[in-house]
Amino acid sequence: MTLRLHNTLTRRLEEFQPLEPGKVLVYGCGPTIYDLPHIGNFRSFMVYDLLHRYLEWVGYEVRFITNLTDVDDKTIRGAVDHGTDIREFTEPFGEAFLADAETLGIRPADHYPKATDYVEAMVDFVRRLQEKGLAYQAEDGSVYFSIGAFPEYGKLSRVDAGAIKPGARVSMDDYAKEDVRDFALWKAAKAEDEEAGAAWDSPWGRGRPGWHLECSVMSISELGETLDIHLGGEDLIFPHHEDEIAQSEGATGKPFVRYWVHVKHLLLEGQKMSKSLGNTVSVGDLVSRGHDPAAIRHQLLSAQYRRELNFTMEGLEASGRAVQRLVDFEARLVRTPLSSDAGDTRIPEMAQAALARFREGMDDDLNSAEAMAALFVFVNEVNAELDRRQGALRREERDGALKALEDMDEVLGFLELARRTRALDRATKDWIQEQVHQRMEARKTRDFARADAIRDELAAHGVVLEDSPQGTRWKVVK
RNA sequence: GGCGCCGUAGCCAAGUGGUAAGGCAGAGGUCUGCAAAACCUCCAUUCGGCGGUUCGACUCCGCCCGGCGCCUCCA
Repeated sequence: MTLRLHNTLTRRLEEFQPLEPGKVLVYGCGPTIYDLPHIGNFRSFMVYDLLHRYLEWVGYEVRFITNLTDVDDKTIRGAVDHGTDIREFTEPFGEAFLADAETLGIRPADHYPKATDYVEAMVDFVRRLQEKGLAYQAEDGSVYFSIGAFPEYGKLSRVDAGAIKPGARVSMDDYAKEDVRDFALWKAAKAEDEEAGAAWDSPWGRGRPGWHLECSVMSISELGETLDIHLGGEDLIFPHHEDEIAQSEGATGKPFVRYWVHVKHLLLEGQKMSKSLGNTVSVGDLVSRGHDPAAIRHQLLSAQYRRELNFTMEGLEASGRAVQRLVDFEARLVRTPLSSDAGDTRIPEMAQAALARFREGMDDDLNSAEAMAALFVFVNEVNAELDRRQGALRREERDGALKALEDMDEVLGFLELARRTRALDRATKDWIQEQVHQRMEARKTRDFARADAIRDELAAHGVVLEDSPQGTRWKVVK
């Protein structure tokens, strides 16, 4: 079985084969760091993470690059409004993005290039295009890409380039271009750009790079002229990625990207989330309201990435309980008594079947919903088996079950995150132990009122007790 | 107008030609001092509607209804 990915270029599911066997080059369009990233942005980045993890899981050596866009209209506007330059203005938003990614258990990319660090390479790139007759400087001082000179323009988005006409949707300041469809590679500096420190010297005078240019230049600089996979939100298909292809293939004469993967935008409480609607929610907002990052992760992966996903608070609660079920299951396995002469169980077959179904789901265009179903079926089956036996397990069987669980979680990342968010310091643990001990004493004397009061007190601190014949266990819930 | 997506139980969401995964919620039961966790049983004769193809369709085709995305430097 091999991974099949939906390639936007062909609009088909294709078997994934990297250019160089065993090695995968991935570039994911990152955030424009002019504001706090919201949960919608993180659906995309979560899918990047899912792909990143899965590629490594199946044994590829992966080089993963995600850029940070620090020069564009919005960062310049923000810098000017704050009386700073763009580097200073964007810094905290870049940090916030990385911090939120860390909170959600997203594996770091190998590198997070910033556009402003690649201006020189971008200038070279534009020069290269100009030499090939694919770019020209217009009267307004800006340099544009000549779409007419690139016949394949439109192959990704399937927009009929010839049909785009100036009008309501094409702004009137495009007059300087030879063709309305042409897009800016290099923008002549305006006063505002200089003020924000977003202007550089170039053969065409002071100016700044166009938005599309950075991704072509950074990905080619970091990964080479042909990438295996390029990721992005669905909104980037046109014009951003279409323009990247035109520039890159125009300059190199080689295929730019072999598999284009686009993530569908999520809905928030059934509505499109956007800054203009004012209904954005950040990871920080959710965490400060007490939501478990593992639950956020769960909900973001609860639907396959090309399907509609409606992110809701109700759904988040449900996800939190689903994650807790996994946490409880793992704890149950860990505390299962072991015995070398325990009989056989069906757990090894269950584990094998679960892993097979999990992999099938993931291979099918990263169907995380299906992969999660495989995991939960496994939990159901093993729990039932454990209940039936009511005894010890041989170590290999128990460890095999834990291994299967960990394997699946290496891709999904729920337990990994849940463990992190449930960790307690020594003093707190000691306090809990003491409370549990006090309650046990109370129960011995059948002072249930006192026992229940202690249990309620602990519950208020997120600690839940479970009485069993072997004594009282406690756990942290989020 | 151009390109494209979706409509499966109370909510979320798989399946995509052979008779409906999984999560959450709900009902009853086992266990428990009571709980919690776990398990057992139940919870869509049915997959937006109407036609068609087929031995057979949620799955393929057509039409209709409903919801949505991109076409604006929003992931």
